Amino acid sequence: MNDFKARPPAGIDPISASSEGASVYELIREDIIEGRLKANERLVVADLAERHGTSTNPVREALQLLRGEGFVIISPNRGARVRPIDQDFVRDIYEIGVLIEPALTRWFVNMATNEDIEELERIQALIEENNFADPLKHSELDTAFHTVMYQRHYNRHAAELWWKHREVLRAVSRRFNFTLARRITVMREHRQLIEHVKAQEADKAAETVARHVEGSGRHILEQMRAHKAAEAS
Amino acid sequence: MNDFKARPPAGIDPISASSEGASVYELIREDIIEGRLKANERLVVADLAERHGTSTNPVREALQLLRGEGFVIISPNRGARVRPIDQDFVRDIYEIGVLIEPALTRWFVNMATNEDIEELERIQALIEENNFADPLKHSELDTAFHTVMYQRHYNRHAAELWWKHREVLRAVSRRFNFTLARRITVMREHRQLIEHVKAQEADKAAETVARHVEGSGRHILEQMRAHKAAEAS
DNA sequence: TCACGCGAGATCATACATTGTTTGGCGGAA
DNA sequence: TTCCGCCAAACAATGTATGATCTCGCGTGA
Repeated sequence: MNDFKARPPAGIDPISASSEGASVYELIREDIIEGRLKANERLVVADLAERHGTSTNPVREALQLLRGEGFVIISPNRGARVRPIDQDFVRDIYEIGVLIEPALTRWFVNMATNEDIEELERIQALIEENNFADPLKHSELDTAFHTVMYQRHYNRHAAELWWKHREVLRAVSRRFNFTLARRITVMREHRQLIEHVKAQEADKAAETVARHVEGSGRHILEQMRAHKAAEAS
Repeated sequence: MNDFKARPPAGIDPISASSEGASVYELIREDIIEGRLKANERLVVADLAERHGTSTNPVREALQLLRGEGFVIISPNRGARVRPIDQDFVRDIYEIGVLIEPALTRWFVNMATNEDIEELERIQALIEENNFADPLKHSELDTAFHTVMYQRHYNRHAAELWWKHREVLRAVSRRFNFTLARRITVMREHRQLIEHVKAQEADKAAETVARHVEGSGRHILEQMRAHKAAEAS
């Protein structure tokens, strides 16, 4: 019944330009984020067009859009390549999150209604119930948790930025498992956050979120590092 | 001889994806930012193609790119419209700057070389020499000043974000004049900033930058409000 | 090593098909 | 008469197809 499929905060473009449900854009984007298209892989327009059963025109437009979002690098007359979602990329993204999310949180604390808090508690209950058993589900719920806080923020730019970054991090972390230490920390920080919101302590909430995002980013980076090391051996 | 034409920090998208396409992209973008294309104005592909002497294909790609950057809104089957660069837009942007720039500055303070400081002082001297006589020149110099601080930051994402926002604010503020109060404040804050960098006081520098960006944003917003009020009468 | 030529593929132009949106007029109802 | 809903034509977005031209990377031969 409560389907917490992660969805972007309202007002954020669902980038569904084409009539087709799954546009070429979305397909390519998924392929990149999910890692099906490898880092620096060449994106040949004609190939993509054939693979997705379209002509070249929609593909080219999709690539431009992806460039605008930073998933693809296009060099003049040399075509498009998959932007590597490497450690630097992830670090850049989460560091920006550390700067932005506390501000969003601060606003939320001051604007939160009882319904908001109930919603947070409900989601948190589901998170605890799941207890990382289903990592995918955890990811969805965790995203929903933070979406509740940010979705109504007046700064749509900031919210949209958060969402885009979130999508990338979510996709990357999907490849890894949570360490025990991280699981405990996530739970504790979420509970702390709810307490701070209830107590209307914006500063503390902001500080907790900063720690939360920082920790999450570091965790993913560690995983990537470990994965890379394992791969190299 | 010292031409401080504002240029993006190294490694930031030179958006020169295609020979011809780049120009179409740039031209449309300029038209939007400079206000030659009005808010919500409809962007008809065929018209744009004709106006810029190209076919529709590059135009369509340019529009997708602009959509990715938030300058254009595309609704399915209804085409593209100019995204209004209104007060909300500007506020969103400068608020993000207030969050990000202090962090960039903090890093700069710790990494600054003597050459960097000399560069800052040189630019500041030019700013003082110009003393707002030529607003355009001031804008260029001011941008150069901050670029010195951010251009080598390891977080390319953050630097790029700053640059894109900067471009928008620069274009918007080009329509207005600096108030006397703002002129004095800008000078003082720049000088303060240099002092903090010299003294290696990262926190103070960050705080000054936060104030600087906040003030700059507010100033532009005030101007926009005044302009709008004058226009309405 | 270095110049040259070739081929893959990007970029652009053009023409056309299809589909969804807009608009202006027409006829009937109030 | 005036208002309203409906419809068709104009308009334009979107996608397809094809060909021309240009750039870049690579292999070959001097």
